[in-house]
Amino acid sequence: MALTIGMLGRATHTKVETIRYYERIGLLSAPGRSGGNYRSYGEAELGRLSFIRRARQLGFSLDQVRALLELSDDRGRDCATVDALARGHLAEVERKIADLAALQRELAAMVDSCHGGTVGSCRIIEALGPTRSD
Amino acid sequence: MALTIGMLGRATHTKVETIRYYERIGLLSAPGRSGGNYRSYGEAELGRLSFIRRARQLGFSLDQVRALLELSDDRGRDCATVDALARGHLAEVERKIADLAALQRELAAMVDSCHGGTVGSCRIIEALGPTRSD
DNA sequence: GCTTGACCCTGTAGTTGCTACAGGGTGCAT
DNA sequence: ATGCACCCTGTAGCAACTACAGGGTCAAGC
Repeated sequence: MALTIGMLGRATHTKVETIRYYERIGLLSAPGRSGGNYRSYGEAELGRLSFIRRARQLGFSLDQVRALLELSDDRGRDCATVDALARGHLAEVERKIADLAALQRELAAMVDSCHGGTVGSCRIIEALGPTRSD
Repeated sequence: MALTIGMLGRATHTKVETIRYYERIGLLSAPGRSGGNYRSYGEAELGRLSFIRRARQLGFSLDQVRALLELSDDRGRDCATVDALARGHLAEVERKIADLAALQRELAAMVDSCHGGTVGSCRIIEALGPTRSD
């Protein structure tokens, strides 16, 4: 069961360049080469890359993914660290949601206040300029 | 009323480097120089930079800000374009909120399922690995 | 008048997480 | 043998800044 980089990419919905990038930054280790210097992947790499992609989809940064991978390799260890990492990320996501919600309210109010007309009297432009003197 | 770049930065909560960056990419035009080749700003630049920072705070991209600035300079024009831009951005923000909310639900479920123990039996790690065979 | 320190200048490289070439080599089918 | 899909390396680009390095300027205090 040897995969080329293209096959691995298709299996994990990952661009070939992205896989090479992960290798370059040390998130994936360099795989074996076969025949004409092509990368050759197996089951293990498929699992690892799937893990990475799933974590990325959940919004973990590459550094967080790196930490999760390291932790997950040490199966005997207490999973409190993993839990803390996930909880931290969750808190971050919740903060972002709150920020965006505030933004959304402001934008909605801005858009609502526009009743057409010219830019000169546009409430949106007005809302952006704090002191449009003149 | 001439401002140095540092004063302008303090007045608009903008780092000096950021102001120079905005000038480099043409968002701010090059100001006059005074004395020993220092940039010298006036009321107009203060207003323009405030506008930019406010729009950025509201999550508009620099390209969107550039468009808004161009539109706001033409005060006789119909403000429908401004409205469309703001509405488009609002829709984008709302999409982001929905995405993050979905993420939040998944992360919360993941974190909830962790009841301590070792990494080997950690539900979080399990949730990330789709097919951790073996 | 000379030093100290805060400020200013230019130019370049780093950040995150990829993506997109350019300029080649390989493998398989026709 | 020739086309085509795929692979290789290396480098540069995206957003939107940020952070230096290596200098020049200016006002105050001694």
